[in-house]
Amino acid sequence: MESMKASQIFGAMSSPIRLDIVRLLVKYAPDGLVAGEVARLLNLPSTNLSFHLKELTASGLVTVEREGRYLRYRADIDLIRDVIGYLTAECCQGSGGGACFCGPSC
Amino acid sequence: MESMKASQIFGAMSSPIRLDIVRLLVKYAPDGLVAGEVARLLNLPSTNLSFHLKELTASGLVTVEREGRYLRYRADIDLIRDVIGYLTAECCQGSGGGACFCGPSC
DNA sequence: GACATAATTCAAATAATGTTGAACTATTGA
DNA sequence: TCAATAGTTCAACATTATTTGAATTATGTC
Repeated sequence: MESMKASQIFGAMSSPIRLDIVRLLVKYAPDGLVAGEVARLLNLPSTNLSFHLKELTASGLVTVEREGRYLRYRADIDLIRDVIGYLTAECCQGSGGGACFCGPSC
Repeated sequence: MESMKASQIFGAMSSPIRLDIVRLLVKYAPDGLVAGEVARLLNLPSTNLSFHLKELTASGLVTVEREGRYLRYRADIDLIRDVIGYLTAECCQGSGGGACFCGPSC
């Protein structure tokens, strides 16, 4: 994971709408949801949803697969784990094997 | 943690420069660094660093405290933990007590 | 093939973000 | 008080992101 990629992933979650989409797809992992279900559950216009789903798939945070006439979207759980690791790995200069993000505070 | 706040925090990390700053402050937690040290370590013009530090403090991800003529910046480790929790809490509809983000994959 | 449904792409308007140099404020020390 | 240092704020500009409705592509059904 490098800085550019990681910031793109965080950018993907920097709009409330996209963050809601990601959280919904995390919730429905590992099966995911088709676009129409996302639109209905979040009450979004399909054209705007499409725009945000494209942003999310471009970042890699979400994958897409055709299922007949539907498109199924899934959160990439491993990538989310990776980017969290990128953010927290060097905490307190790596002392205690990442203790800062396992203990109660830093 | 609500959607607006969480997306603001992710937005704070959506630029490569700001993500580098946050990672640096996570690395130097809990003491943090003064602005000049950040500027030197990341090789940034002070005026641009100021802009990004302001974004980061506005999101709450970073705190600031005056120390004589210096300003010391620190990463808010607890807030980072909170926002990660917000993202991952409902994974797989909460089955297995968040197992998806503790096991090898989802 | 014709039609309905699912979803995207396009274009245009609007809004938000990032960068830079110059000017400014706060603090320390002679 | 004066000069030096640390850091911010301002204004201008350039770039990028967001939203919307209309048009388009893809698939399944009759």
